[in-house]
Amino acid sequence: MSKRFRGESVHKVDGKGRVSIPAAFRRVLEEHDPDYALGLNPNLIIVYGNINRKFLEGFSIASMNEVDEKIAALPRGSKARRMLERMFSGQALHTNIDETGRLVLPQKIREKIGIINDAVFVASGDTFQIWQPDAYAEHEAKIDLWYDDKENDFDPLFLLEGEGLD
Amino acid sequence: MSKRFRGESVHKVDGKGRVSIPAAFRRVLEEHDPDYALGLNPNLIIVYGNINRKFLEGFSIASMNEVDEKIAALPRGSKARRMLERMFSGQALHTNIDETGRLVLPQKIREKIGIINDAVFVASGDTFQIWQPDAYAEHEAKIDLWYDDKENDFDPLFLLEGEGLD
DNA sequence: TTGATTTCCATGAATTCCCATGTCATCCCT
DNA sequence: AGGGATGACATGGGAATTCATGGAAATCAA
Repeated sequence: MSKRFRGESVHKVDGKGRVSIPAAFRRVLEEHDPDYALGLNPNLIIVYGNINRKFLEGFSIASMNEVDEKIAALPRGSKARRMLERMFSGQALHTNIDETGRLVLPQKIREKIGIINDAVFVASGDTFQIWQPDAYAEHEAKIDLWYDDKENDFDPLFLLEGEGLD
Repeated sequence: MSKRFRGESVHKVDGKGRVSIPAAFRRVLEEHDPDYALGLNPNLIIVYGNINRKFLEGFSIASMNEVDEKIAALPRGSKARRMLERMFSGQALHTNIDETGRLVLPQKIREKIGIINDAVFVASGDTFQIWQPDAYAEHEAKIDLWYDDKENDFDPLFLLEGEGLD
């Protein structure tokens, strides 16, 4: 498993929906785009999902290929497969970074998650998420709540043992 | 595996049955049409299928060739083969995109799925679907219902593990 | 010839492309 | 060590192009 996304940051979104994506994320996208070559712009897939989803999820080409393959391996017509195809085909957008390091979020997608002037980029393993700032704050608060239940010195790595969740 | 269809959008259908197909879909059709050359119009195949099917399915030339080959591999005269041949040969239409990026849906086909003024285009892996808007909304609602049972932050990728279905 | 299909032009809106600026952090020279 | 010079990064503005869509003219087929 090679380089993964790390960190979080906030960026301006202009009237045309253009938004810089964190430079560190660009490096990962470049590395994971088989078609990428120096001087070119890396491709990526934005999954916006159904109404319940309050953030966008960015996939490198390599990660999305993995997902596509796994979906293709599911029985044709099965419920799981239909659900996944809908989300990753229908509710997704193939796009790319431009030469100034920006991504364009079409109006419909911006509206869907309520983005106006700013967007928060958050790394999440081999994908990253894009949030409307307030929604992200809210989401973070919920996570903090969850930690509140734990002991003060709770070590999240404990979760790796397959324990501590419910 | 090269570029796949992604995304969904609504387009006007005029009295003559002309309808723009999403620009992103055009790129995929071009790439998957062996006869395509710059300045030409990509071909595609619309499968309208049997009476139960409430949407049209659009195939690139390459995808349809794959399907044809698989069908040809079935025993001649077998029931499966006859059914499939009927659907993909008889109940299908070979057509092409015009220079303004539009496709013409003959009246009979429009009537079959009830399309009047608008059509919804939905990507689905290496094919795409064309729906009458209300029928699509209904179909969507069913899927969303299923998600309602899940936790708020349910990640569909979980389905890839072969869990979470019933 | 009459309804239907295909071609050809037209236009507003959305999207892409190209160039410009301000801000940092880094590197280098003396 | 101080003072640019350099270069990547984030962001803005406007011009140029593509898209989606509408309508008229030209062709066809029965």
